[in-house]
Amino acid sequence: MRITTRGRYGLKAMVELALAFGQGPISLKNIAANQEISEYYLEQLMGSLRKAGLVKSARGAQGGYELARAPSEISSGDVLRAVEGPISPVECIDENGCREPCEKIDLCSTRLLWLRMHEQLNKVLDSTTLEDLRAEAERLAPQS
Amino acid sequence: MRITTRGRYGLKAMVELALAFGQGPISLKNIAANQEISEYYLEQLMGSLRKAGLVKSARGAQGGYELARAPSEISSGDVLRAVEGPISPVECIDENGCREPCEKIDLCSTRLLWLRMHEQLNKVLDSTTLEDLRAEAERLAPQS
DNA sequence: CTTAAATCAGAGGAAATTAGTCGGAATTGG
DNA sequence: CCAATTCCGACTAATTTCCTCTGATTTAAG
Repeated sequence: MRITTRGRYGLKAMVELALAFGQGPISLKNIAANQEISEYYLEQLMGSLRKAGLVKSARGAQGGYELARAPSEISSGDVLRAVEGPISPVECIDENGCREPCEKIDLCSTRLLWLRMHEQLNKVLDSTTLEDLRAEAERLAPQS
Repeated sequence: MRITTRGRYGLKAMVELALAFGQGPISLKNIAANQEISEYYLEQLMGSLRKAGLVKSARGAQGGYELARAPSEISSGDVLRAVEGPISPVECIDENGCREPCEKIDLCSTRLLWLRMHEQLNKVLDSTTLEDLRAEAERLAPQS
């Protein structure tokens, strides 16, 4: 029941971009160095984030990435889902309800628990925005 | 961010035992057949549940497993933690707070999110008991 | 125009985790 | 005794995760 490095690295990178929002693009190299993440690996993650429409990229010299919209308009759920796929405790419950229903779905009493977990989890993910995390970062390391 | 088969199978087995609570031990073979789980694999899981003090076992002929206490006194968190280990979105946050703090813990702004997830997740796990799931099972398949 | 700095795309591979199997020892009711 | 059952630990196969690499494309700056 763990978020993988994709989610952890992806979110850290996005907080980094949130801190620099409005100041033009930041290169992969910079983000990777700041967060001590493999540059090649982060490249993959940024690809997912771009395809999900969460970041804009600028190619070529002086290029890089920047948030596609304000930090307050991007939830941590948006980010995690983009890099990790649906955040759900079991396969048969995802954002769309039930993608591949188990055969005995009507007889699956444990489903009750999975639904509760899914609901609470996504409530947190959708209500915590990059702005919240950016503010937290500034609180922890003032005017850096 | 998924519960593995250990958690899914383990919980299903425990609901099975909850349905038969007070009627003497049930054999691994029976549980495995009912839930369509590998007998050998389930054997491992029952071992974890026994070591966690959630089930009592009886060896020899006519032996088997039964809940160590009433279904209302066993939470789904007890079960999942016994078979899956700590239920936490990231390694640095578990039941004991912070086992292996990341170096930059004071600068880890994403920790805010992980804490919120951890809190809500465990709130659900601790408040949903085997009695809740047993009742759900009866509701779905009356007097079977 | 050339060049260096970047992103983009996708293949591939090592390591870790998960899922499942198995053989044999120990225990116990009939 | 015997058959049914749990107990224990090792082992293997499959899957997933994590990361690396190569080459192509784009673009700002000199």
